[in-house]
Amino acid sequence: MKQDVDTSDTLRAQLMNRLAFRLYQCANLLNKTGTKALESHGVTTQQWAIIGALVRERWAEGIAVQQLAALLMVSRQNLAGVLSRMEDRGLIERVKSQADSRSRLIRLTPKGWSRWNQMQGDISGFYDGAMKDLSNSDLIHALHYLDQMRKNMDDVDKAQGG
Amino acid sequence: MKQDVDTSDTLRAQLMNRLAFRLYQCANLLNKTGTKALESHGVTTQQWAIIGALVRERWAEGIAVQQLAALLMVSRQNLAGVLSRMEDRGLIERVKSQADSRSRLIRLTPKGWSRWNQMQGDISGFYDGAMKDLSNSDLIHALHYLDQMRKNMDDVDKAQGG
DNA sequence: AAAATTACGTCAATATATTGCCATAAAAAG
DNA sequence: CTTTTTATGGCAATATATTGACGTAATTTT
Repeated sequence: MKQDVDTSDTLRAQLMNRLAFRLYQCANLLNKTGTKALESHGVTTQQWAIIGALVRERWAEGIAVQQLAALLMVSRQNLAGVLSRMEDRGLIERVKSQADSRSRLIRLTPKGWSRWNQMQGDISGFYDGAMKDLSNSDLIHALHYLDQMRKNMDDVDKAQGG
Repeated sequence: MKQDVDTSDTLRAQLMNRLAFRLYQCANLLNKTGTKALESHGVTTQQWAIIGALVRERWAEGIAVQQLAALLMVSRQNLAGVLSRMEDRGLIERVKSQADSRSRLIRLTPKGWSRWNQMQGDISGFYDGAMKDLSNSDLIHALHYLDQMRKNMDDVDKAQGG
């Protein structure tokens, strides 16, 4: 019946609409509450994400700005500003790459490592609040859905010429 | 055993870390690809969210700025700037509330409605790309997890004095 | 009626995000 | 060796996000 088809189309459209809006709300809340949770460290959500990326063993030697921008899903020009502030504060440093001297690899300084360690308590506290009542299984499932959407939107980004 | 406890703690910590980072990545991608998808309409992701909220029958009479800020999970001062731009473009209007003349309710103009209708094609196209390979059941589950996190972070926000 | 609260608008400072453009230097390709 | 591409940095314009503070007007409380 026409009614059924109509209802089915409307259902999916409404679900997509609600999911996108929920993602939008969570994004705003993550930035607001995350930054506030780390207020005493003077570290914003973005800087938190950057430090968290640099901590990985994979990037112990440093990571190129372009690679970091691709990892965080932001633009290079935007990252430049944040990195400058973090460099001024002594959290990160730029090291000339051995392999490609055009690249100046971004690396965490000892001070950056120290700050990361000092942040762990507040980060854990924030996570416990933000992911309350979510079991490990829930976390894995949620992670899977966000992974899928990230991949999809990354494809959209590429198709848009990003 | 100590080893097992350690591993279990590390597992949950890593899951929370990855989920938060995935949310951060998706948020950046949503803003980037969403704004670009609606580029021809001159509407950003934020303006899209605002129009999408005003379209609901519930807010046909208009919605107070403070309520709208709470709904979008952003600050009132931030919203003021976006609303000014949208008012200048004639997409929204401010109407004095009958019930409380301190409130100037935000309402979609006919031009705003028209723009919303014109955007539907690009919105559908964006959704189809961003939520590809996600069944209606997947959407419902993803929605549920984001709902839980939104509620949790909203509680965190209130506890932080937001 | 007077005092306190609330809703809004506005200003300022700061951090983040986008795009586009230009300069410089190094690597890669011809 | 010359040309082209690539990696970075910097500048500008615009939109978004936070907080804090101030003023005005209207409602609510006392």
